Amino acid sequence: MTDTAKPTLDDVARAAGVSTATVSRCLNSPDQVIAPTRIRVMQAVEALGYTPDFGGRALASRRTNTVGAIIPTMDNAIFARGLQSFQEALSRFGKTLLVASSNYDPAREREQMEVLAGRGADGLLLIGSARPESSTEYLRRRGIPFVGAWNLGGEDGYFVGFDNRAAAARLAEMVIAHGHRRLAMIAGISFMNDRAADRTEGVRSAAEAAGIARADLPVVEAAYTFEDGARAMGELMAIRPRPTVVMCGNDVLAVGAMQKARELGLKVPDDVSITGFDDIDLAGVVDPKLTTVRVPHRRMGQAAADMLIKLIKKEPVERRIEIPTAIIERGTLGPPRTDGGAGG
Amino acid sequence: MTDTAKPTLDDVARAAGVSTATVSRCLNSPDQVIAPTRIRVMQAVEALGYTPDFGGRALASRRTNTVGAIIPTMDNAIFARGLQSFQEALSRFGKTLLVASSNYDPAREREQMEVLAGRGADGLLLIGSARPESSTEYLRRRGIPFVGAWNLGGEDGYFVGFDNRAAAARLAEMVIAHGHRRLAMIAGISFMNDRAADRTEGVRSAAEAAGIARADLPVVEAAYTFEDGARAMGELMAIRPRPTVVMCGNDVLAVGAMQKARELGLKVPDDVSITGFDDIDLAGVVDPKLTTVRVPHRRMGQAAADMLIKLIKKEPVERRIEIPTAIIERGTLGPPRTDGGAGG
DNA sequence: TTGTAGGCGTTATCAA
DNA sequence: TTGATAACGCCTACAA
Repeated sequence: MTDTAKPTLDDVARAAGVSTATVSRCLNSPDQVIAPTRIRVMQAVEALGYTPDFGGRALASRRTNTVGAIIPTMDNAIFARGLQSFQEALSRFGKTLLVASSNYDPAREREQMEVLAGRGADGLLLIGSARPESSTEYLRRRGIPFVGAWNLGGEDGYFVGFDNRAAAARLAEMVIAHGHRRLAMIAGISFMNDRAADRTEGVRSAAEAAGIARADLPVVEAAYTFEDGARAMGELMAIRPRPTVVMCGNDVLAVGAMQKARELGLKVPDDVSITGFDDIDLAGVVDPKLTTVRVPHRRMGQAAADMLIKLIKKEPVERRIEIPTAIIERGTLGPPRTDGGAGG
Repeated sequence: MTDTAKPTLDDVARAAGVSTATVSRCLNSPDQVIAPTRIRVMQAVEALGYTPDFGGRALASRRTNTVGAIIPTMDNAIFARGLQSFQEALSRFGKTLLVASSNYDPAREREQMEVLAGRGADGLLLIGSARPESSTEYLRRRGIPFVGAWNLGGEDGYFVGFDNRAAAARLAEMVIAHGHRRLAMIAGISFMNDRAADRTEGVRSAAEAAGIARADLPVVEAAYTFEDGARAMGELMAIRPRPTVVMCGNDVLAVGAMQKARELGLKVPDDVSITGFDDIDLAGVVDPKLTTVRVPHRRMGQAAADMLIKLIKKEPVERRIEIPTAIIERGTLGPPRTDGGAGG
């Protein structure tokens, strides 16, 4: 409750009886300042509750030690987990993370790019690779390096992720090996979301390879909530002959589907099998536990941080790092009913 | 791939053949600039890929239109939900949100306060009220207004939240009204977490009021994961005579407890009742659905934004806004077993 | 309506 | 080891 104004370097310098240069040095390279002076300065800093102004600092030093991340939504356990380790890795390098969200909207993503660029982000983490050329062009123009995560991208750019399509295909192959022929899918919204689109394509390709016509694989897109998953499940379960397995684009949709199945009086996996994708904690808590694809989020966040740091330092980097996924077999995938299902 | 350096106001001015002042005006108060000039300038902005530098801008204008939020963890659906609406409300006022996390560590929270203060946050959203005096003192010294959310705080300060203690007590009263006498609790970690502590106290006070000795109400603290909830449930279910109901500090712990109950072959609610707190989406998906306390996160985030904006504008504000909670009765709370339970 | 010029808080260069 | 002082990119009186 002393003086109310925000203290500046000048205030500290005056209080400590030194020049602003010395105060600055105390903060940035303390060993260049002799101990007694330094102690006096630090006491003044403490006493005044001084915190360096980021703007001034960035302006003068031309660096910010800041990296930004733009994720589709915070409302999603999956990105949260990956970001957490991304941030941890970053802070080991003394970098601060700024998080923004795009709401799955490319225009908003672009806005956030400008916000983060304006705030001096030295580099950016983006999710996936589906975005207008103009957005990436913008970053290149400003010389801001960026890495895409959660998938492996296309021709150019830097990526840390996994092959969503291949992983989904492998899971579908396993489903088919269980004897299923009447597959259905609850996909995430594929618009500007390469992860969702790739997973769907993976399932489709495996089905086609097994001689299942594309028209015989109903796909419903659903947003990222239990409710949407349940609603989609309702649609699919109305189809005759009923699908014997529903493959879901992510675990949240899968759990919503499980709930709907229960409501409909369908036993999982006896009456209908269900699979997920991501292996979030939730997958191990539902009953039966969810058969899904494990994505090592922490490892991905970590690797993304390493890659971005290297890009910022202009050190040599691999263009893409593939994180292996694994199919986790639990209880929701079984053989199809042999009675031919509920005929229509 | 033209020139690589980050364009400045000067570059734009030169490209458009005007002064920097005019460019600045185009960006900040376009109506002060005549149309032809403005168009020429905006084209130059576009062509160069110019984005104003936040540091320079903040320095010169002495405002940032930024507010910060420090939450315990991003790894928690509950804060994510509230933050989302906080952010939405903020952006309607043209403010940008900077999010930081403290990991439930007061020292780290303090660090983040300094980071956000340095970055020019005009105001701060904090969670709860349990923090060292020195932290709030720091903010006051810098003249940074802040509001606490998720609880109602103490003597002074501004808060948007609810009475965790009273809500937990009401739920406990309902539990007792169902006939339960052998209560147990899985509490969140109470260290520097007033929400967790208050909820525990609420249950305890209701139990005492019903003549249940404090010693007869076992409480196990557990961190915020399904696993921790399950582990705690294991401990509680080993007690003889076995508790007939386990009240949990949040829904995540409750779902972990449900899973453990299933593993132990205990039916919910026949063998043991379970209650949660928060009413996250998950609560409606488990089987049976979770009896819990609904907390209107979106409303809270919204109200917090309104309050903070007013504080920043130095408009008059109520010191605390209480958001009502509601008990949601679903399937996990039933009467206790009448056979006297599994005796020891 | 537009331009000129000073200053915001910090760092970094150069002397002392 | 320390101190002057000139940038850094932008905004905003004030002047034209």
